[in-house]
Amino acid sequence: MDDQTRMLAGLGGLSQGDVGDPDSVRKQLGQPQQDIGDILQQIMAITDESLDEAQARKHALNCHRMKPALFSVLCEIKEKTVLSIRGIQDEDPPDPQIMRLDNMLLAEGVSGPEKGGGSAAAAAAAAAAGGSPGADGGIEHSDYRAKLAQIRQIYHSELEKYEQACSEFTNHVMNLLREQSRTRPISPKEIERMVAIIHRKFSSIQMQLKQSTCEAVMILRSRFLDARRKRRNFNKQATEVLNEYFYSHLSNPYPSEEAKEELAKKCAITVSQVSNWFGNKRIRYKKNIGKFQEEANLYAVKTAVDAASVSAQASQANSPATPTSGLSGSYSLSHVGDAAAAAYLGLHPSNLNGAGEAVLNIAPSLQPQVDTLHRATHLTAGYEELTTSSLYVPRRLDPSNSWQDNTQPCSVTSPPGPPGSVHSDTSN
DNA sequence: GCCCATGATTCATC
DNA sequence: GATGAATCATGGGC
Repeated sequence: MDDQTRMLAGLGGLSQGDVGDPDSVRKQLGQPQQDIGDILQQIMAITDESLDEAQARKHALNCHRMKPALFSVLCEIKEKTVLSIRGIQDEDPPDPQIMRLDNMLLAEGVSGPEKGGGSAAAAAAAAAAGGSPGADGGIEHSDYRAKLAQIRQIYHSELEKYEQACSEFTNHVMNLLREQSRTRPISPKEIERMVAIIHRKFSSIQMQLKQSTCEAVMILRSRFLDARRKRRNFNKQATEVLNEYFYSHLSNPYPSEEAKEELAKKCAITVSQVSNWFGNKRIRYKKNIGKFQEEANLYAVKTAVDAASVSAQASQANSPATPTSGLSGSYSLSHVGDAAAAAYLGLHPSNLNGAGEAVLNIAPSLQPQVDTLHRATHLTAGYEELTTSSLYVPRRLDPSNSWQDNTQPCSVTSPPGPPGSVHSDTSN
């Protein structure tokens, strides 16, 4: 027996418009068979109506004596349909995209147990950004962590909202289906399936949330990682300080750790930046000494003038020159570098002839300064010290182009360290 | 937009 | 780990 025939037999025929009216149904029960399509349409029309509107009709239908028969037939049909649909839609494999997003959020410390606001990722970013654990690195680190924590918070708050909405909607639909199951055949399995569909829908929304969170983290990371490539020129004063040190220790431009720290402090940069600067400077100076000649002379003159000034003051006070620690005019006589004296004399390691005699090579632009220096230093006892003592012991780049020297790195202001101490200045 | 200066990074070497 | 050398990437002058 086919389904339509069975339903027809079960219902005994219900005319259009009578399904909701028991009297009409009763009247028409004995009538010839009706068009089954019309009957089904009626039933479907009821389910399409709002709950309130259809309440009376549903009640009538539920009370109909033939209802159980109709219901069982519908259930049978439904079961067949559901089985075929289930075969198609169920058992979705886990979405690889979601898995990727989940893994990433977990790795970044956004999802999963809190790792100090994603400290691992933050540390990685900070390490990449800093190089040294200087103040800048610290700031970037905390900044990164704060922003990551913010992302994490937003993510969890949104996730919670979605879950809540999902739960509410699921409950609502389940209640609705249970209610409707009194009128039309809805099996618990079907309800389960509907719940699964809802969950799938919400999980796709969740995926969007995860995606945008990942994007936010990526943007944050790239911003902090790119920061290491950001270059800001040091300010003029910082460059001057570094250059002064470099040219006043030209024979051995390897500042000690202490010197680096002091330079860093004075230039308001990190020790790493000081190291970078000296690394670059040494290389570039060596590569093109000629180009840096004028700059070397300028800084040497400056240093020498400062030194002479200090010396003059010391002489006038009839007391020994006292090293000071300022930056301009700060170097003690012991640090009036070789380059200073050399520059005053127009000396550069490359300007010494074979006999070690000075070959004057003062840039014309520097002549007035040198003249001034000359006059000034002649008035002082320091000049004699500066020009006649062994203050300037020319060092030169050896044939292998390295700073061949028996000297050791200098400190910025401190007197020469004990012999053999690494990074102490004995060049002067 | 090109070019140069320069701070930062990477990699090899010691 | 410090350094040299090469290289990258950006800022700034033109």
